[in-house]
Amino acid sequence: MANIYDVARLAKVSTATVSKVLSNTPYVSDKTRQKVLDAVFNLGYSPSIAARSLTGNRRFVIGLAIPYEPNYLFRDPFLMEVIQGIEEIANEHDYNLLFTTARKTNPQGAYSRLLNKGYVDGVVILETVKSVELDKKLVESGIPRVSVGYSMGSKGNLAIVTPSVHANDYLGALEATRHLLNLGHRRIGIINGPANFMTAMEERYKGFCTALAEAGLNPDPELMVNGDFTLESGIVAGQKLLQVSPLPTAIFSFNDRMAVGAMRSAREKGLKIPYDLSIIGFDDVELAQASDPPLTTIHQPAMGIGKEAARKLFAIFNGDIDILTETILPTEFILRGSTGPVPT
Amino acid sequence: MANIYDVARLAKVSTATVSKVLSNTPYVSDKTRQKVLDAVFNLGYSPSIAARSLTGNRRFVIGLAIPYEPNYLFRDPFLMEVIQGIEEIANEHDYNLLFTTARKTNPQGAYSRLLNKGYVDGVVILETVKSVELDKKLVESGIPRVSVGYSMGSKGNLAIVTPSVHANDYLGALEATRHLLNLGHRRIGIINGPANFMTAMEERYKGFCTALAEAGLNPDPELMVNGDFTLESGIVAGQKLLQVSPLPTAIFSFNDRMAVGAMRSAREKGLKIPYDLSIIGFDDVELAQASDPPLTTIHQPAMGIGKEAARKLFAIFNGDIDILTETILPTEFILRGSTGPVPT
DNA sequence: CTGAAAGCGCTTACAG
DNA sequence: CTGAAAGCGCTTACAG
Repeated sequence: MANIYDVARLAKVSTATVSKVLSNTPYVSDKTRQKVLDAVFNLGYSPSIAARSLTGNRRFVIGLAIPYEPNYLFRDPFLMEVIQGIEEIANEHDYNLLFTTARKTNPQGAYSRLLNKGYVDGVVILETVKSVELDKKLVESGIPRVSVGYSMGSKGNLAIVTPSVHANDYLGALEATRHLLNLGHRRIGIINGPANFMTAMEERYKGFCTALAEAGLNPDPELMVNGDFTLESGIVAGQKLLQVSPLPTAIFSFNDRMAVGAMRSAREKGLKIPYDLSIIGFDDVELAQASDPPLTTIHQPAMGIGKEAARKLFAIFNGDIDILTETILPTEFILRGSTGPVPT
Repeated sequence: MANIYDVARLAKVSTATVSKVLSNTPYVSDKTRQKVLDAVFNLGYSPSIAARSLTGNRRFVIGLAIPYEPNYLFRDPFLMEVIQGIEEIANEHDYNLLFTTARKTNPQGAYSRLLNKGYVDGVVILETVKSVELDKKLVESGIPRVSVGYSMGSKGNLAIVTPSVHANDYLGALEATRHLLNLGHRRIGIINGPANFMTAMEERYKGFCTALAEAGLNPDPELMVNGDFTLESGIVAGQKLLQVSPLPTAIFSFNDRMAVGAMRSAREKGLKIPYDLSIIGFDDVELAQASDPPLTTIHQPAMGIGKEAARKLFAIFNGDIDILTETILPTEFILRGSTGPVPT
């Protein structure tokens, strides 16, 4: 394989010049630049990432801080789509992804590689409440970071500000709830995420409450249960909600998989969807289209969130500090077959 | 951050010795080794991967050759589970994964990074027929490789032998078909993968035919349709099969997602599963449990396949040439609710 | 605008 | 069993 010396020799310039051309430094004459480019082309030269890392102090690796067991991660279609977005942008920059998942065996050391500049140039945190600690450590270590989700800063704790990207959970939930209210539903069950787990869930709950308030209603604590985002937990949650009396006529699940689980419990109870019970989800993952009936839901631009997070990280690498902000992407209401008028 | 010189200084030895201790070279006295280890611990030293790569000619990256669009990949639960297995083993060895997916914009150059020793130490090919070409190029370039699926060698073309790992597709399909036959089914529809796409599908088809032959039956060309593994394609495939007359009483889909799609078409036609129609899948992905009714299927050890493939690659790195073989993992028949006796 | 030279942090023959 | 030294392939001040 050709190295930078071969290129320099062929182009009759120094390696320094070759390096400059390749890193797009200005102050290289067009003629020289062209000679170098020709040599690069003719030799099929591509620089060694290892050498570049060693010298330039870049690793060409982005760490992914994933506060879930790998076992869970790979089954969460929403997260996978976010990661797909990150991967696409990383790829464009010749960066690889380092998956760092929480491990049962070594929870405290799970992210140690992310805190070590020897491994990564920056990290994308797939945020949960649990990441507060990681957030702090990253701030201390000075490693560039972006959070998918709500950073501490968005919670009003301005001591820790991590640039973040997320969907407008509040408005999405508001819209979902209004939809149910417009259909005449008054008793609406909620399947929330794990208690005190994610800011996103709190936002969705706020949106829900606001919509209720618009209709002059108050949330009923009996009508809220928690799940862990898996379909199975949605089944259990559905069973609980369908024991409350009087029965809810609609269920708003804070993600699609739990919504599909709730459908299952409803069907087992002999309820027809949407005639006896309306169900609406959140995310719009593939499962939402595949379910029977197809799920009415709130679309989150998962891929776009991932891409935006990655772009932000690269912007930080380039020293664009002013982008240390919260990027909020819009959600979209998707009407399908799982919601209908309140039964009369 | 501490480097190898700091460690050497503290331990009062040369950097060469530190290096030897860390790479577990024998011929270092226990006393020296202990001094070095102490220094490493006290400094919190961890070697620079970049420098190691540069010197040792290792990149600490495994390439994943994925002959699918990223858009497809991240939605295929079976593939994701295989990758999860690969990731776990890679992680144990301090290796990262480089995802290389087929790109519409640049199909020919999609895997170029995999063929460049500057990027990866080895590659795992997620095999399809299309990988023949890649297989050849990898052999030429001499980059260590393992195939998830059937290598060319297993097709009898011994000129190209890539070590491979896959499930026993033949026996799995045999068992699935026998199950249907035992329930009395005689007209069994098949949803195959894309025509001439993967050896795995050919193997499943062979297993199917063998079981039929055992029952004195011949495959009926009218009862076989092709899909592309997506749920949507399963819907279309199901519709086609349910137009054949006389109707099939059972459908064997070569993956779970298409099976669930076929369920949808059956339901739309007013057929009850399993009373009017039995459906069996292949893979046993999460969706199989989530479907309604839960899907009877053939379990493939997806995670185990991934792990085995990765282990094999590391074995090759270590010079264990004798493992250049085909590893076949067993499948398992999973009885759930989507299959039943032939309607009378 | 261009180049000589040091240095990034390791590993690997080689000599002892 | 241990160490001196070259070298991996780049980039970056620095000098011109």
